[in-house]
Amino acid sequence: MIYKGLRITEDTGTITVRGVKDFNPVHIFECGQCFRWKRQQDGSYTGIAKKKVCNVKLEGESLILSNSSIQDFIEIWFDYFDLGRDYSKIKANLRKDEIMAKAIDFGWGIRILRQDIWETLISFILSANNRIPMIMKTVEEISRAYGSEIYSGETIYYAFPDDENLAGTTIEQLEICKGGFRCKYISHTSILVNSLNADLKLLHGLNTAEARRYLQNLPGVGPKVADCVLLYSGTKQDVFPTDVWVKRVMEELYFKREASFREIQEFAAQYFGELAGFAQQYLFYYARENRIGVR
DNA sequence: TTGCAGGGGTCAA
DNA sequence: TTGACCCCTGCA
Repeated sequence: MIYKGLRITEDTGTITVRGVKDFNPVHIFECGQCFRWKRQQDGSYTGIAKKKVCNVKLEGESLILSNSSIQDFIEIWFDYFDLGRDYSKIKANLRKDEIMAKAIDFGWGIRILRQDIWETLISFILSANNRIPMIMKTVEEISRAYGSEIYSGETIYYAFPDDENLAGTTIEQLEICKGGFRCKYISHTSILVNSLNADLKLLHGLNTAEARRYLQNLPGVGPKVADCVLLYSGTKQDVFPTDVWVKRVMEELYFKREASFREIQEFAAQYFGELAGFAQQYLFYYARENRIGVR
């Protein structure tokens, strides 16, 4: 069948989508936006999202999704992989200097996933002063301890728990997942979200500045985490999450000197505008993979 | 083998 | 503005 310009065929739990452009699983899953997709022996990625398990690989111009149906694709994965967005156009608009050109050529297949905002919130609270393998491990442990089981063949996977599941646990019960000092933030944030004192659905109705402030009222959420949550949940694209890697690449390649967080934010808003979030993702991936700015 | 520094930020003083 | 913070890894 044809769905929004993509030709889809299904064969015993595997679907093939032809005509997908600007899509590279390595770039998408290794660019720091998600924590539940794991590279397999054959180079494909298996992940848990939206209470489903899926395996993704690219063969030529065809996207192969295993353990999935056409219905899942239409209801879940089309949106999750942001396939309705024209990344070629975004890249053309962002290719305004040599630095961006290099970053885009390097991470040409990046797409910003439209992840569940609740899971993204908790995952990025965990990211504070932490490393990716550790964040992945803790998210996995939280899911194993408090999430629902998903059966796929012989294997049991665990969905990320809902807010009521985490709100019902104590800080001590969360600490078995090795989140360290971030567990108290997760516990308090879960209670606020579950009680609807912090309703994440309201974020869609707010402008970017308001949405940022709203999120920053939650324990464990500062400017960086708020921007990550907005960007990686597909809620806002005009944010520029600035962590040490983005700071390094901006200082080394654009400012040619030390620059403050505020300066970088203002420059990004002015220079990249509505596309700041996409620019950030290309720059971050480029900087991290090439260790730009590391002494 | 053991010990220590430091990491993709946030909070509190 | 600055130090502390859990846990783990890398490196003397």
